Amino acid sequence: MKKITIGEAARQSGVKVPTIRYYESIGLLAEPDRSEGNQRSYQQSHLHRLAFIRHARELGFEVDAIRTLLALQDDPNQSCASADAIAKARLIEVEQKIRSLMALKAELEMMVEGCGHGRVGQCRVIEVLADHGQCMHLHH
Amino acid sequence: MKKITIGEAARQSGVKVPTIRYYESIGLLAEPDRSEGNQRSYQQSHLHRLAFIRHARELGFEVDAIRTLLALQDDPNQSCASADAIAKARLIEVEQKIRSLMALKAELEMMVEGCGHGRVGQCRVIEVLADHGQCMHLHH
DNA sequence: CTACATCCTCTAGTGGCTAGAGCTGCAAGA
DNA sequence: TCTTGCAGCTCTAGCCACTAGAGGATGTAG
Repeated sequence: MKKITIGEAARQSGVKVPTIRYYESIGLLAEPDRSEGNQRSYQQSHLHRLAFIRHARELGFEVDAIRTLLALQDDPNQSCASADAIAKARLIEVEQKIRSLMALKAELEMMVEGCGHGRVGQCRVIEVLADHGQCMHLHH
Repeated sequence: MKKITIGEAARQSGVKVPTIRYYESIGLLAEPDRSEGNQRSYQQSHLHRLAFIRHARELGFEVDAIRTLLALQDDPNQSCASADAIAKARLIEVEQKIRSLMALKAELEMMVEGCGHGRVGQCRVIEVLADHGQCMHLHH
């Protein structure tokens, strides 16, 4: 079992070196053993953890949610109701965000299409920004 | 012309009092006159500015972009090419974000649907998080 | 043995606010 | 006129999830 340096862990997990140290500092990743020269030496389990964390972050889960999810993973006999609730909450967030971005997209498209590429005085982009009444009130 | 306090400006613009002061501190909103007692006293032009800024922030423009847009607004004879470019860049960002969130949504839905509401050991939510290979590779 | 990549800790910065402490100003009611 | 109490003021620090950089130690290949 050869030792895994932090750089190697970063390469294998896709999480950057300073980010790994950051995760350790906030208690998301367990402290690894150290070499004689005080360098971190990871084990396979750390790599699994890092993969889990990375995937969860990519899905937009907050660090606190990930902490809970990790705790759940460590105890397979627990009910998965909490995990389910966290994922559902995140799903609702994502759905809301999508709706809101679609509205933004529509508004931005109108601005861009309306731009006659002339002077700012007639520019629809500036105009719409200046006067909210001209936009569609879809969300804000 | 009665004086507009910062609180009144906040009420009329929908931008919170500390946020207005913050915008002043970063040079996004011009410093208003002060009363004898050193209190900010705004004019109509400040309210227009605030409305513009607020709308632009709601559309997700960054403060630096807004700075540029405001400068353009102040000079109606300039070409609106920059405004157009900023809006287009933002539109592309929004479109990418939407695509990415749709992929997340799909993945989250699979996780949530697969959850049998039993023990964590069989929970699809935890399982998928732990093993990225199980998800759809749509984006990350 | 030397060069050089990688590692270490520590502090500070990012963006766009938000919260709080501890003060002063001001208008309305008693 | 006095008091009450909200509103304003400045300044510092905190939020999230990192990221950047200084300044030094370690580890490895030639």
